Amino acid sequence: MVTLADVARHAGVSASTVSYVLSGKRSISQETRRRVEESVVELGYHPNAGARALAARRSHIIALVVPLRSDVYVPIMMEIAISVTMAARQHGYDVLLITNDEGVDGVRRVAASGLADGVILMDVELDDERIPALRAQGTQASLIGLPDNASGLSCVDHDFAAAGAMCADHLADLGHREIAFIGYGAGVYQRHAGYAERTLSGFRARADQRGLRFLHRSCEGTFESTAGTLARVLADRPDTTGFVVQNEGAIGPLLNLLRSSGRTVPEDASVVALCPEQLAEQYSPRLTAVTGPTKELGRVAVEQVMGRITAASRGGRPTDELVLLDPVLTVRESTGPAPR
Amino acid sequence: MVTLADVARHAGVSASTVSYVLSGKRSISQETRRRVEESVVELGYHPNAGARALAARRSHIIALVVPLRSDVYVPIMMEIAISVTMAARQHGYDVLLITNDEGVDGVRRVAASGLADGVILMDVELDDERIPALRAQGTQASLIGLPDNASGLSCVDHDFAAAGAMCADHLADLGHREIAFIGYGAGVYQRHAGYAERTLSGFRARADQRGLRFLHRSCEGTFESTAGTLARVLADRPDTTGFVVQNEGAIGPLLNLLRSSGRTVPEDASVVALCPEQLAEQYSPRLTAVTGPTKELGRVAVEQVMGRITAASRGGRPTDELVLLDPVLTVRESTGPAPR
DNA sequence: TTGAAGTGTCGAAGCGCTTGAACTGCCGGT
DNA sequence: ACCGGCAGTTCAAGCGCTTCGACACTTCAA
Repeated sequence: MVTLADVARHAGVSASTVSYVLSGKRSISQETRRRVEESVVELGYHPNAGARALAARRSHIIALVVPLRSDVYVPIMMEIAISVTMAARQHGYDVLLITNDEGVDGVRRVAASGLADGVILMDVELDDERIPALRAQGTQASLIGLPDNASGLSCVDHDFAAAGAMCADHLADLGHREIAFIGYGAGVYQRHAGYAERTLSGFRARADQRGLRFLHRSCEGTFESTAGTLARVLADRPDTTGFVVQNEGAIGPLLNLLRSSGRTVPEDASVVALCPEQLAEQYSPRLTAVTGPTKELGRVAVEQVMGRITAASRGGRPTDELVLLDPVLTVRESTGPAPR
Repeated sequence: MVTLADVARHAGVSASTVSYVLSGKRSISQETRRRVEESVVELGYHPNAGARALAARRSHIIALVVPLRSDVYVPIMMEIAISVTMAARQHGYDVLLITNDEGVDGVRRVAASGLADGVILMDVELDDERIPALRAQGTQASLIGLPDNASGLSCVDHDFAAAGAMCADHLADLGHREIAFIGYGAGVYQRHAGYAERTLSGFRARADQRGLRFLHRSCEGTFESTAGTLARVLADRPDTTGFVVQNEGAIGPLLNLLRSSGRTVPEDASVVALCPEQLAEQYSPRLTAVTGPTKELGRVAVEQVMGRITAASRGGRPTDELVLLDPVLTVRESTGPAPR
């Protein structure tokens, strides 16, 4: 193993000089810098992570806490995890994967041991027990999702309210007047999942504003449940021509059921999905959908923790940010003008 | 921050005694152990990861290298990542996520800096450039996948040959005589992807043995490509009644095309998929499928690195293991007796 | 009774790095 | 001629932990 001292000897300087060359924290002459850098390459030196962490009191690691199972579409979680990892590397950081089966202890352990300098929490609940733990330890963190009380923390999430509003606007623009909002299962609303509630209220507000009549129905996302939901919607409001779906599982069944009930999409009924692009593309017809920028979510979360870590290490008080990312409406084949 | 010394003082013993209580590496009296453990809890002591890594020359971290994009169905990757993380925790290890955009350097960096004690590589290619790098550094590693030359490494993978054979057997048992094997795109076979070749040769051998006639056709996994492939298969061999599909993208199209060509599944044609359970369940009819145990893949990989790490730290030469996991055939609704 | 072996604890020397303080020239200003 | 200041470098003291060797004491066989 090559150490700092080896490099110093090889370059004919002291260990601290090598350290300063590497960290850039003090001015070093051209000549010395060159010699040191050459030696580093020649010897294949890699600073020892443990020693560095111990001396500098910075591990250059952030922990990413991923949910074990969730309502979240799995490829999206993976995309976030990857964008977090790549963004972290830009800052010279690595990412430690923590699964949520450890619960609060995982976060505590990783922060208290100095294993991680900061934490990113995915799939945050409104009233998340990990949040007080983070606050108690003074751990720098960024949440992907929006809890009840975010003081002392930074958060980033999709702007679900805007997404809901976009759906309403799009259908209204196309002349639809009767809309059905097919949402998540009742349980999701009962536990006040933020994304579900915010989408719905954003949709509701805009729908009212645009004079739309609408029905919100929760749906478990199975074929049977979707069939039941759709039947009731059409019984209550036979003139419904617009559908907003926020439930990955219900999309496929809904399309099949509309078709088999003799309604052609988009001629007879328009469907807007709140789902990832990937999913929207894979149905036939391809779905008009409102989507949030997934990668951005990870990137922003990393910027937030990084900002907090450097602020804290400078003795400052990190500022709590709250970033809501604008969703994007992509018009595809599943929406069209309302039938007359 | 609470340190070892704080605990020692609080318990009225020396620092080394506390260390030995925690590591269990020397015998400690009941009484002392109790006092120390109490102090640990009372003070909320968490050993500092950096210091521990430095002194013990063990970071208690393994790196997991995930592919950025791949032929692998994403939720499966996530499932592996999670099972790796959980299995690692059982050994007191944490998992560092490395994306493959760093390429070989990522592996080198993480191992050379002592950040990770071992590495798990996912999505290994037959001739993977990261393998020589691992060997050169003497890094303990386990590969998920089977490279050309695995000497000095441990590997774990699904037994794709057995999976292929299972498909052949199942269809033969049901009386099918003409089979089409719908595989991955031509590119996958051209670069000799191990899983594709091994499945095919396992299938081929068993099909020959069972006296099946079969056609192997590569397919890009789009609707158009699947349509073309199927048309050609049916033109060449109109009597084909059994289909084996190893291509996530082709499954949906294939089912639709069979249906629209007037063939009912499973009455007129049987379909066996080589795909994750999750996928097999989501089609209608639900697919008879051959699946490998995903979680096991991660778990075994972890056991392998752990084994190697401890062997190496005892001065031994870690043994190279090669584990192939048995696939499982789950009969669902897409296969039935061959029509007469 | 004595020595050998075993048990439980401690002291101290690092592990490889960072960083504040101190040092050395050298320059320009007075 | 002298001093202050500055850029560039080095010294040395840790960071918090592990672990080797030593020590004190007990036990047990010869």
